[in-house]
Amino acid sequence: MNAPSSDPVDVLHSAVTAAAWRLAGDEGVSPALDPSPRPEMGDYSTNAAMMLAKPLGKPPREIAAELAAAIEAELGAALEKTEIAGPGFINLFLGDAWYREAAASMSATGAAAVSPVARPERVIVEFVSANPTGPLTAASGRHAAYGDALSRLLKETGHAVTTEYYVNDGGTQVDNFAASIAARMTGDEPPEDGYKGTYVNELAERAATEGHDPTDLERLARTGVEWMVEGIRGSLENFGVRMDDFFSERSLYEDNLVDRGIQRLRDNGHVFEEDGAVWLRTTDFGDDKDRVLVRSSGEVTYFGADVAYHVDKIERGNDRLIDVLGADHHGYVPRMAAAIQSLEGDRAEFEAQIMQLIHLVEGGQRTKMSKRAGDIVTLDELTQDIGVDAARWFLLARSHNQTIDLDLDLARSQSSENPVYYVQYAHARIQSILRKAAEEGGPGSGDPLAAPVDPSEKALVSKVLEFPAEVHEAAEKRAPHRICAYASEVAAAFHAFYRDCQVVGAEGEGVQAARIQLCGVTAETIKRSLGLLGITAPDRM
RNA sequence: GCGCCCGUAGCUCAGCUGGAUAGAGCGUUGGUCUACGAAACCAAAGGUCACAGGUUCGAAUCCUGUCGGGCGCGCCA
Repeated sequence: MNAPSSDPVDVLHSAVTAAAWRLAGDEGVSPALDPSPRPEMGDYSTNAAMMLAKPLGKPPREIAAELAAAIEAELGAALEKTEIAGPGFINLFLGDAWYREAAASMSATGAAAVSPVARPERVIVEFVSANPTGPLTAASGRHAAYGDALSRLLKETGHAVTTEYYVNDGGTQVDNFAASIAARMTGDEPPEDGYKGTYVNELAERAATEGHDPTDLERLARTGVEWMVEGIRGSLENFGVRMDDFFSERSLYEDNLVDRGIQRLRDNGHVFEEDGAVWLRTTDFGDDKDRVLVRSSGEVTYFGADVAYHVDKIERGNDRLIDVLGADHHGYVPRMAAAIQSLEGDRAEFEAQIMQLIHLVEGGQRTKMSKRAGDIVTLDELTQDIGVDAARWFLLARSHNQTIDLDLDLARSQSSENPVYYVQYAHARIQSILRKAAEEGGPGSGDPLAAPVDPSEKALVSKVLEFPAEVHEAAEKRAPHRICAYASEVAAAFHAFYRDCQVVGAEGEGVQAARIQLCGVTAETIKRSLGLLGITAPDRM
């Protein structure tokens, strides 16, 4: 929006902004330009006059009249007319040519190119990071889908992104895990608070056949975690999520990063010792209480190691650290935020995205998700059950900040009531039309720019034109679910267009060519939208 | 007790840095295949946006309080 842009909507928006600035003598205001809610309200609407009402000290509708004239002067022939409506909205009515040129411009530059943000950042997104002591659950799948889609969105808007899985391969849970495997190897029951899932039996069997010693818990822990991480990596890849790195907690110790990290906190003067433990004074930065980094026993806490990990992320040159965390870890956020604020010099923005819970619903009942009883639904089971595309769609379609019920019966159905197929169907339908158009000999005669425009073509063009703004908004708000909604809207606009407008064999000079072009940019927009969600856009279904 | 998240149509949820008549999917009712894919389209019904105050030209959206639900408050991870 700052740089000159060939995006047709940007051009309109810039014209409105320029007119507002000229009128107000102030470059501070940033009026909105939105598609009009209803066709009788024109094509685009701006609230600029209302925004200027206070600074200019005049009634909005009076300002709107002056502003409308300025906008008309700014835009010239592209604009058919303006109208002032309601409390002071200015509605812009565009001519057919504007729509044809907009579609042609998208077709030429690649549909709706997304311009990079003004200030690109190096961002590291850490997500899933589930303990490597068991398979990924459906809940982890929600984290994975979200973190992956968010990363894709950030990349799309010009940021340099790395994705990382923090592997908690040290500490008590892993000891516990090893003890559980060992118990199964010797035919005993796992410890009371141990791991009892059937996958532990399988690991035990494998360990036995490979000649592991059930009394060598350290080696068993290392091997068991290794196998689990391999399994997790496979589950994620099968789910379309490829992490840039799996970062081992244990490697922090091996590479001496824990001492270094804690030393860095110490240098900044917020570390103290009490009761034989080493503390970080997180209360200096808004936390409820101070936190232990090193226990009186000499063991580093989970928090201590995690701080060191985050310091390392910063030292690797990242500007922004995004942690995708479960709702049950939200209490952890203030202390990590405090730790990072306590750093002086080389720092980064820390940001936590909290995932709310997910319930799987089947036959109208919530399925049990008790980890203890071992009857969790794994990510592998979920993707096998409903397919990767449907799983990703259903896990992403709702705000990550909202607890959701995932209706397995609906997700499983390969029929019309399943929303993911609605969007994919639109794409396949377009490809079918384009195939047919190619078979029947190309675009036909006439200048597509001069072809008249049907109302449902207008609706489709303007929906497709929203793509860059939607992507930016979804990225900024960390809200991939907006792309699901947007993709559905594009599909709906296409289906309406299909109802009203014949493509192959359309009457009129340039009409067929124009519509083929529109089909092309629509298909590309759907494909790119789904691509941001990690969902395929099949040419045939 | 304190903190975070949430409360919008029968169900599942969008919309929340304030904007025009609050939307979608599913479900319900009725209609549409002799044009390029009916996995589609059209129409109807369905709402005290939890409740009560406040802020203002304007509040589902912002502020305060109340009620209801989820999660969290370790020298656990």
